[in-house]
Amino acid sequence: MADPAAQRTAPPSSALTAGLLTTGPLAGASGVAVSTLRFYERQGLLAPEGRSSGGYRQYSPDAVRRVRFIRRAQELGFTLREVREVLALSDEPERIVLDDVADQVADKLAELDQRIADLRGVRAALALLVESGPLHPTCPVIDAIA
Amino acid sequence: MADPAAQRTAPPSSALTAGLLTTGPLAGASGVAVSTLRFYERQGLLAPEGRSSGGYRQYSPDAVRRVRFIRRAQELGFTLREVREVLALSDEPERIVLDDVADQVADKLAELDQRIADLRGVRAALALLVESGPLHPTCPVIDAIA
DNA sequence: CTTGACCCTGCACCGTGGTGCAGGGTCGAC
DNA sequence: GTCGACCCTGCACCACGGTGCAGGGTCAAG
Repeated sequence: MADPAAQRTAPPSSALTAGLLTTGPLAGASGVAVSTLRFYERQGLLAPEGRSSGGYRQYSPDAVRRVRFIRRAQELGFTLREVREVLALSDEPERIVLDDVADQVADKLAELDQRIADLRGVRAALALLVESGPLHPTCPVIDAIA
Repeated sequence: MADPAAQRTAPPSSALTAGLLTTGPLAGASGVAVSTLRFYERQGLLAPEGRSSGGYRQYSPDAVRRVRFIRRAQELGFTLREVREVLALSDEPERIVLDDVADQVADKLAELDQRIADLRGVRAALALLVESGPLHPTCPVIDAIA
């Protein structure tokens, strides 16, 4: 699979020493495993700028922000599929059909409102449980969730 | 596997016609698939009251509430493992060691606060996006999540 | 030009939360 | 006693979000 006949005689300013990152450094800087970066690539979430002559992935430093964004969005409850869609839009802003997006965003907004309200309900029940102390006869948590 | 020698000569008020439910009706009433009920049983979330002489699962009508509770808790972001723990406590309230529970609940409370705050941040960004209309130069959603 | 750290591909595997199917038994109505 | 609807078990499979490994190639320092 390798190509040892590549321009190894070229300038020593190897692509690997430029401002670009290979998988290891990117993984370290963004807090994920190397295998996860490759997984994200397979999922269409993250692509290297290019490859070195030997096939090493080369990422721009911006990739660190991108990976962190992915993780953050996941923590907030978005699926990788959703993250991919958002990133695709941000990658090609000229293709955004704004009315479509606005509709989708409005839906997501309603969904978020619902989730926030639900969580607040649970939160209130938990708080009540803590404050009311031991041996509270019924379980407000169960009631709140149900 | 069956036991045809069971008390088939017993009263015709078959257990299946009593106030109990078999899988199908329970699934219908609680909005999940029969296979999901069996899955929940394997996971220790839901057990039938007993079995008919022919091996049919028999659930009390309360099981409907229990299954709905499971689904609701999942929607709110709890894992089945967490749901199982809560249900186990509510099933045997006498075994609750309240100080332990209070600690766990306090942790969960902090977690919920964080999630609520995060979601509100995203919500605000989305709202800004919708209000600011098309062609907003930068993407507040990306910024808010990142 | 060798060495050791790093990277490549492909494939198998994991936990979570289910879903579907084959092959067979049970139920009550008729 | 026979029928169709329903239920049983066990096992395989699915999507999601990764993780780990074998077998091999690349990199730059020395």
